[in-house]
Amino acid sequence: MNKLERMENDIIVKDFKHFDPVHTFECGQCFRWKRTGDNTWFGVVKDLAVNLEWDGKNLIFHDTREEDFLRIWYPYFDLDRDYGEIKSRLQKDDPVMKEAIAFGHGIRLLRQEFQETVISFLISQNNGIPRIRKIIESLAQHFGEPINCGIPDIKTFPTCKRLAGTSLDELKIIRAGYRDKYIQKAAQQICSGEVNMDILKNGDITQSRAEMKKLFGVGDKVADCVLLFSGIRYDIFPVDRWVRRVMAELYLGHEASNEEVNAFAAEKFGALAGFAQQYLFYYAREKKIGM
DNA sequence: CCACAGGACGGCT
DNA sequence: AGCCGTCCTGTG
Repeated sequence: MNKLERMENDIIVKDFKHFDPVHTFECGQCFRWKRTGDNTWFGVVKDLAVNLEWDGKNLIFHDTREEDFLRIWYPYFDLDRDYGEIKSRLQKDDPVMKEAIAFGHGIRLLRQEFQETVISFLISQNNGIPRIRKIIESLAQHFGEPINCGIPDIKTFPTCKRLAGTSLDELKIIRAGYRDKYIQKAAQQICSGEVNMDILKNGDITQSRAEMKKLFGVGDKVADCVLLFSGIRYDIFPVDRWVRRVMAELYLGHEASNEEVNAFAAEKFGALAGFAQQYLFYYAREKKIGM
């Protein structure tokens, strides 16, 4: 575990390795972090909002109580995982991965709230990141609960209970388009307990995916993103256009189906497939590989 | 006007 | 099992 230090109302993670907010917040896993300055970021997680400061070495959580740090931020930032170990295993005998890791060395997989991740990635389909962020912000503004953090109009991500009781007509306001019926129905399904969390965690990948795909609007891609980005399982390799491109160009040497890419990743990266996917995805997108 | 964006559904073969 | 038209909205 990293060294923690308290400074007045702040909590500082000292000499924090394997982290860079640019990498972690812009690798496509989350949508609610906003850069507020050269070294500062603002984010909302569960019922908390925080101003973060990153000086290149230390991560400062401003105005944060220790109990909130332990309850929310410690798990969220995946602080008890040894990324050094993961990186060295992934890049052993793999020059491609070595370069991708050097490029996105500050990526960590955030452990995000399950319901929020489902709704967020339903919204993500057929959409670019700026619009996803806009819709999610609107969703929070209209249906979330206010957070008492000194800044006006900061809202929680709405619960599925709230969304389940929202009419399609009301949902139109967020301009999610045809996805609003997915949001409503999936929220209702989650509330009625249709998804067995034990299968998501402990089934094999196929069972786990099938369980996710009970939710209306969830296909392979969204299923995999939710499983990985809410910290349910890490042996999962979400495949989208970018990942297909980077795998074709850097590993396979030919265009491949999603199934082929998944099979290759499972064989090559195994239990660490999710981490591999994030390094490769970020590398591919920032370097515009295959474009 | 059209193509397409970090997909999925539903109906068809 | 695989293919394909369709779906909202915004941007180029």
